[in-house]
Amino acid sequence: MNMPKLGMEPIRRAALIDAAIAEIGQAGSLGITVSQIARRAGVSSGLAHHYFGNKDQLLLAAMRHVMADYSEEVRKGLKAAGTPIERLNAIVRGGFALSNFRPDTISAWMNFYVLALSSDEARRLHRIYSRRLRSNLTHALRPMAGDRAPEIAARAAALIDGVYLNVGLSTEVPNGPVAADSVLGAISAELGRPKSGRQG
Amino acid sequence: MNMPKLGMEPIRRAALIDAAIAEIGQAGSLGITVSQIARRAGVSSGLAHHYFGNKDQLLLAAMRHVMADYSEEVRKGLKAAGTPIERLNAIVRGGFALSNFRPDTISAWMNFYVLALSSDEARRLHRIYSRRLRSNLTHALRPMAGDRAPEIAARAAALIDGVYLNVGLSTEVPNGPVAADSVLGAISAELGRPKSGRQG
DNA sequence: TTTTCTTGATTGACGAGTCAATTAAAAACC
DNA sequence: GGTTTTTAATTGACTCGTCAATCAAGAAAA
Repeated sequence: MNMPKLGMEPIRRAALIDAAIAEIGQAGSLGITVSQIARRAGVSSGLAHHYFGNKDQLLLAAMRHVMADYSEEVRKGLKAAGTPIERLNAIVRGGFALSNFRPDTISAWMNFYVLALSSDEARRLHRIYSRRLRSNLTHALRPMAGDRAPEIAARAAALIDGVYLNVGLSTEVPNGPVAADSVLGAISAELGRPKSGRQG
Repeated sequence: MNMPKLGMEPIRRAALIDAAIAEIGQAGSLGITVSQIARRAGVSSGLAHHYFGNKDQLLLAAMRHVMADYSEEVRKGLKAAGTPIERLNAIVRGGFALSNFRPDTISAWMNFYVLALSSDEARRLHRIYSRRLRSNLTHALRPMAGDRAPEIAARAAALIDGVYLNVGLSTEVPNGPVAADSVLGAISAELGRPKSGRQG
């Protein structure tokens, strides 16, 4: 039944993190048990503790993973972007890319937001995400918006979070491109007339 | 020590609801105990169960109360509003009025959003809030935005939620008027040039 | 034989909800 | 006006389940 192969640690860690995200998404809260997560990952609860120490660490690892996926998506898009407008598109569309825009992932994000209210480490992680998003947006907007870039970037960041929230709470199937267009439309309105919304 | 007066029910209910909101705000999560809430309200845990049946009902009552406060604030502003622009101002500023914009209240809102992911009744309540906000905004925007009113209203609603989120997670002292101006600024940008942001 | 991986039983704490008992106001009765 | 009964308010101890975390032990690789 049990087959101890070597080098299982990274595999188990990844499986447990994925399972945690899925469980949070399904339950809609962090009030899930380590045993549930472990069962979904196909291991015992003891093993989860063995690798992560405690429940909080496992949850935080899941949060880091979700953030890493998001960052990766944005970085990928940014690398291929030349003009400021393309950079803007990359940032917004990256956030609404399929991988970060499934119901499970959105629910996980929402729960992590709230976790940041009570956990220092979660707050730290959220800060990193929040700062980077704003910084990316500000840079991309600078050539078009000048001094107004930080202000518009802050608003755009809030709008992204808000759209996330609404999609997470809606029963409709999430549609990333539509959501991204909505945000991009709002930004282009702030910039004055010049339309920037193109579909890629 | 104990002094059974008659007609205590409404007083106790209100005290327990206030205590629940304060505890949620302080803990930053719904993982608080009925005993904690009861203690803060100055009664025993048994009494909380006596009046509310169970923890969920108490939490939902707190959610309803928070929503009622918000609705009241908006209704008050709307009553005094004549022009569409005044209506818009009232809706946005009402949401960011002092009573709904204290750290405790914001935390409670955030937790209730997430609760709506797992509780049918909470989802129902959130829906009501969400629909009303969008409907109010759409009506106010109709004369200025015509067909685009629903679209702009949806975006504005998402932005309001996003700003709430950011303020809730920030360590800075919440500043309602500034937040409201930010949202109103974004709306007026969507409407084209005509500036609408006035301070009241 | 040492290390890595793994389990499942166990422990210990904690918390929601119940319940019997107590107090005092109010109402009913004489 | 006084006595009895009912009803509202209130407590805190108790039950019962749950769950995070620990631990001893086993099974396979190295």
